[in-house]
Amino acid sequence: MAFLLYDTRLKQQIEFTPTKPSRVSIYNCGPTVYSTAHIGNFRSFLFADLLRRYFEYRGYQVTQVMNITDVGHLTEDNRADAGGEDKLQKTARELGWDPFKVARHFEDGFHADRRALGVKDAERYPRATDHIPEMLVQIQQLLDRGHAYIPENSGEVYYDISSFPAYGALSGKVVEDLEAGARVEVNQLKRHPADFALWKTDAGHLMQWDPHSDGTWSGYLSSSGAKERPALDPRIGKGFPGWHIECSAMSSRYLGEVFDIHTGGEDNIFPHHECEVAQAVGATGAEYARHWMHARHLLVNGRKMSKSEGTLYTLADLTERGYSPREVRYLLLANHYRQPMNFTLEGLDAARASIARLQNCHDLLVEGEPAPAAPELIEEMERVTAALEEGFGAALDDDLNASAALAHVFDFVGHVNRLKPTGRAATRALAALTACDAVLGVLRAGQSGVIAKEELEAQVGSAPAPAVALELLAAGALSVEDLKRVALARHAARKARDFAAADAIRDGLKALGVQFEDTPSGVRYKLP
RNA sequence: GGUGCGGUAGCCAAGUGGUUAGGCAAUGGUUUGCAAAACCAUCAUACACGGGUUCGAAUCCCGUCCGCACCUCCA
Repeated sequence: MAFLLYDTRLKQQIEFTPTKPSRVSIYNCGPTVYSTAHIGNFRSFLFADLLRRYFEYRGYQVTQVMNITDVGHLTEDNRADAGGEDKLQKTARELGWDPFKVARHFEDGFHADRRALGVKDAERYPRATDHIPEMLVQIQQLLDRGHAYIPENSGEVYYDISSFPAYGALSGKVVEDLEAGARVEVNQLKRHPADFALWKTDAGHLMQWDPHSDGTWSGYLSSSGAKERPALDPRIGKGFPGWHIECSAMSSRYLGEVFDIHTGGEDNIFPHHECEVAQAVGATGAEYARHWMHARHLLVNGRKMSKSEGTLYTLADLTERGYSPREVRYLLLANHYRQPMNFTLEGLDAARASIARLQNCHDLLVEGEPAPAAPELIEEMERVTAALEEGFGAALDDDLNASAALAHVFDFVGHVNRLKPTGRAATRALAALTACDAVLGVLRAGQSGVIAKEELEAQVGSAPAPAVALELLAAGALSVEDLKRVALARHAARKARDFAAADAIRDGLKALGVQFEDTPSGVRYKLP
């Protein structure tokens, strides 16, 4: 089954064919580490994670690179506009920190949140500040090939968009229209208002590199592995890279001049990705990213996220409200990445209930009776399981239709709950569900179990008194042994029809987040 | 102003010409000492509004209203 993806550039779904069989190379636009990432950022990163996991599900070997932007994000003209300083520098000033400290701090925070959300590790997370030489090399290539110019005595380098007729092809923008829309003061150094900076100078900037010093180039290896340092135009001054050059330089470095898929948020389409294409194709003549995929922004409470309305949630904001990262993951993942999604706290509540239904089905399969299933049950489960595998895969093949994929999973869950498979049928069903969760990443193992009725019956004579069980609960942390003693105490109380004591024990467990369910085969516990 | 995307039952959300998407919530029932989980049933002949095309429209066309995005830092 082929993967149909919506390509931003072609504005249509196309059938994906990898450059190399069974291998796929992906570049994701990553975070600018000047503040804590919010759920809007994470929608985009979860989309990238879904794409990665989908390819792995389909048996591809994935090479994924996500950049960490830690320098160079500023507005159009930082000298004319007081609010237009580098975002890193602005935070550094506000916190009284070194900008590199700011970058590492928020980069660490990004990775912590990302892991909490179950976003798998990419192969690389290159930082812009670690790749200044690569950027300078590409800037020099652009100068050599007539795509860039250095305004007299400026030390700066600008991209000459008139030299690249395809500029605008990705985003569908027309250069003449851009000029009319420009609101900011036109930088007099530029030949055309829409030309953009590759290298900037600013004496006030705290992060600067001298292109001609040995320090800047220490440790640099060219793509051929040589230590050679290319001849650089001496007019390029001490400064810092422009906003877009890092991505074209780093993607080429780690994925090659041509790679399969480039992703980002929809706001990246223009100007960021448009400029990347101009840079990469201008520098090498190669095609660059073969496909572009962009996630739509999310809304909160039906409106654009807003700091003043308190809807610019970070993951920490939500965990403080009692929501778990996997609930956030589920909600952000359960919508089609290319549809606008509306994020609400009510949605998180619904996500919690949905996950519980999936988790419960999963756990019941894990705990399933070993008794062999009847042939007709095996046959029926085989049919249902095959339908899941077929439907789930087909939904994802269709431009990562996660909502449709989930519908197939829930159909399957309904069948499993009705059929109650055991033995081989259960094993087969569990394997299929687990395979789906390799993509979804919302289930957990080992958080539930059954204390068998036989075991409780056998030891009921030596059961602790209810008060002893309550003491154990009051002490907090419970081992599995503790849990068994508590279950035994409650079992004895129930048997003696002392339901008040039994319920007190259950309430005490609930306070610790542990749930007890009485089933015909014994006590089922669910850990928090 | 230009360009693009979207508005689907109480909520979230698939579906792009003809057969119940799915989840959550709510209500009733089965089960349970009571719960929980699960199952059954109802809410649901829903598709922003007004026209049009068609044997047939949530789906195509025209218009209107609303939301979002890019054009300007943003995932």
